[in-house]
Amino acid sequence: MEPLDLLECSPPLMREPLDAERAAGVARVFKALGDPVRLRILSIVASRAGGEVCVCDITGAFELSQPTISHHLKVLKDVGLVTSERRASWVYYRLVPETLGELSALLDVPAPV
Amino acid sequence: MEPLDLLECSPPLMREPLDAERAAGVARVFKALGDPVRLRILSIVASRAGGEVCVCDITGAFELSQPTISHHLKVLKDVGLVTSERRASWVYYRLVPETLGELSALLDVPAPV
DNA sequence: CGTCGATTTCGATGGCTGTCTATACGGAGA
DNA sequence: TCTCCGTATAGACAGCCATCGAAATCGACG
Repeated sequence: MEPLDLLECSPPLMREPLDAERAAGVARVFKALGDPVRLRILSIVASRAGGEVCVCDITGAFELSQPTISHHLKVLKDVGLVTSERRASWVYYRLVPETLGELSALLDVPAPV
Repeated sequence: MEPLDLLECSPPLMREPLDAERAAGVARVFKALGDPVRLRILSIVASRAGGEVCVCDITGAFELSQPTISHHLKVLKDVGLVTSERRASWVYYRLVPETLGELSALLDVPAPV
């Protein structure tokens, strides 16, 4: 599943109606963010100083099974919000700030009028 | 359903891990945004000059039944992304820029480092 | 007061999603 | 090579969601 190139060249924000294709792409990312567990996972990754988080650090923060965490990480990865890298036995996840930045710009409302 | 007061006082952004309660509240809004039709509806409302859109204007832009559009509008309204006002026979929807602004701030990543 | 048009609500249905258990994979070390 | 540990995948199940048609509601207007 391609990591959502649809976001690549985002028109400033909600100044003009999204066409169906772009909307579908953006919706994929928002859908990924629409789960409390994934939001918390993302915030853990984003707030980590070094920028990297080991999976084992994430599973420890939840009372969910390890496969469930792995599933959520895959969802976040599929939409381009995080990347992963294996080193030794551990897999480290890292934020993709560009994707978040695109979303933030898309939602940014300049002024009430 | 309360229009998500959880967002009211948003800590800057993803600087510290979201607690479960806040994550649940924010996830509700993102889940609402995680549908292509709702995204397009929202962009139609947001991009409209006067700031107001009649339901009839929205239904015309989709090949969906009118009740379906109404359902999506209710979802957007329940999470505080839009408000509605009835005038005469028509109901007009209007953007709530504060909610979008909160989300935008939440996702905003200051700098890669 | 009755009708009409616009919108919402209701009930049902098919598909998607979050979660689990069990299993497989991949690297490290003995 | 064998085993252990960390992680990913597969399959299954329950609950939620998008959608629809039908019916109810709500204003306006005779």
